[in-house]
Amino acid sequence: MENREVARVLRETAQLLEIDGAMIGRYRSYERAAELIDGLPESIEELAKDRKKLLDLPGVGDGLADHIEEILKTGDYTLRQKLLKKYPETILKLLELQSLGPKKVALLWKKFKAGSVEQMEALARGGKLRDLEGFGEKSEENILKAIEVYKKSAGRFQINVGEEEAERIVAHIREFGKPVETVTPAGSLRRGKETVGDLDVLVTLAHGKYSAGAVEEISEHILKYPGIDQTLARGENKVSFVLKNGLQVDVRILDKESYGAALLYFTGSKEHNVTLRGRANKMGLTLNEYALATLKGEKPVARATEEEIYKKLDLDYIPPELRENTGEIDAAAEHRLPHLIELADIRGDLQMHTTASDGKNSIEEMALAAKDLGYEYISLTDHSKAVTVANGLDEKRTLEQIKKIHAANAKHLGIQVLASSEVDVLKNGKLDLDDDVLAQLDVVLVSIHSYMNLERAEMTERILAAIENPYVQIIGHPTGRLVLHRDAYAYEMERVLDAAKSTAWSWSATLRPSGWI
DNA sequence: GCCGTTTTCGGCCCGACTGTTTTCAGTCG
Repeated sequence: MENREVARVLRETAQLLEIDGAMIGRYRSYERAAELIDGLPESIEELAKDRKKLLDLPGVGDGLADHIEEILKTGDYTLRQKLLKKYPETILKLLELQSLGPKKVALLWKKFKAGSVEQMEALARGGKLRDLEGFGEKSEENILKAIEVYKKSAGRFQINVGEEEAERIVAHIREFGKPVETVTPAGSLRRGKETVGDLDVLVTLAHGKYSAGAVEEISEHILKYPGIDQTLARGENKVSFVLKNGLQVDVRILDKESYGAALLYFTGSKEHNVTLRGRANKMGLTLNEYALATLKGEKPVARATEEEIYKKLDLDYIPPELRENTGEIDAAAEHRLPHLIELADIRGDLQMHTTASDGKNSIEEMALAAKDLGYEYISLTDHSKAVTVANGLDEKRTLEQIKKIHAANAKHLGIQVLASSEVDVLKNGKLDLDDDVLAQLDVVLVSIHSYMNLERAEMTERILAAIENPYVQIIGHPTGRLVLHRDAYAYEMERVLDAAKSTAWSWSATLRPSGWI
């Protein structure tokens, strides 16, 4: 069972418990366990084979260990099933609607037995909600708006979409000029996640220039941004709106003196921040978006930069990409944070296509572009013949391509071009090109492009068979997923990695092909 | 359900905003 599956069962249990009116701590335990397992680098299934290791996980005690074991064994969990006898599964979708939380969902269930988005829409349209305690006409309107957003957006966007939107919005806000000092995209975008659910943008005003009037004027300007579909909120220091493509944007406007605290807060992740606050509390401090301050007297200790806040918390600076509460805080305390790979660390690219198959550029164009990026080498991996839609190369064309690559290297382009191929792994694990051709390639990369829905066991055997071939050095796109569009194909990656280790080969021996300059 | 320089019970992050309320509960990030 995949980690995310186990996490999903636990998270849904937490949500159902909350709707059911459980004590705050109880459902939060489930919630925390779900987050933890979602972010675990190793397989929970493997880890759970040793109960001691399970109990070593923070926030997992005897109770949750039992529950996790049950989920792994049966694929479900008694408490979740019991709650689902009481509430329909569709009630969980209601929690995705903006302005509806567990308390209101519980009330609506109690009064109307409304447990789905469709039922909710009918009630709101019929004006049935406005007389409920805590509701009014406005709440009804908001629920209808939220249902519209829910229907329109599946929720998340690829990071590049978020990045492009953020660039435009930042440019728009900067146009305002003084007293705006900084405009910084934060949130999951800054953390470099694959997808973003919304955009968080932090705007700071020059210290001494912060006033209700200034914020008012800037909010006014921000809301003139042409891509806005609807405004969601406008408060003393915050504006929220939804873009026409469904992406939600939250802009917070604060005083420059709190820049570090604010950036830390709006970058998240939420779980990272929660743990930082816990740490602050233990040190007699409190952390919010304005400052790290003393618990008593609220005297600011640090606030201008993230660096000084981490320092006051006795932590090394944690780069945004690591702020997921998956052990980075302990690591920062013990000075053992990893060095993250930077663009400048990248020396080459081992998978790219040319016009020989479905690429857009020639061998030389690719080589020179890579050289401009500062690369030392590239490996040209045009498709093999099974991928007919991509004009894949057969044995004969592959041999011709190798010759062309060697000829390009002979021109001393200033970069090493490796002759390679993205060899298709056929359904039975056999490769799409003959071994005597593979033998002539500098690097052999193999990929799966067909029959992606095989059963787990069959897919595992297929990939294992492929890498048993002595010429194979790299598995291309090893998960096969397309972010937000297609899930990874199912196979036992650990077994494949073990096999890869045992058939390992030496880079130093291989990266000296005939065309080395 | 978990956990301990607030310790074996009592609390579980914290502040802004909204809409409904005349002082606050619920939601959100």
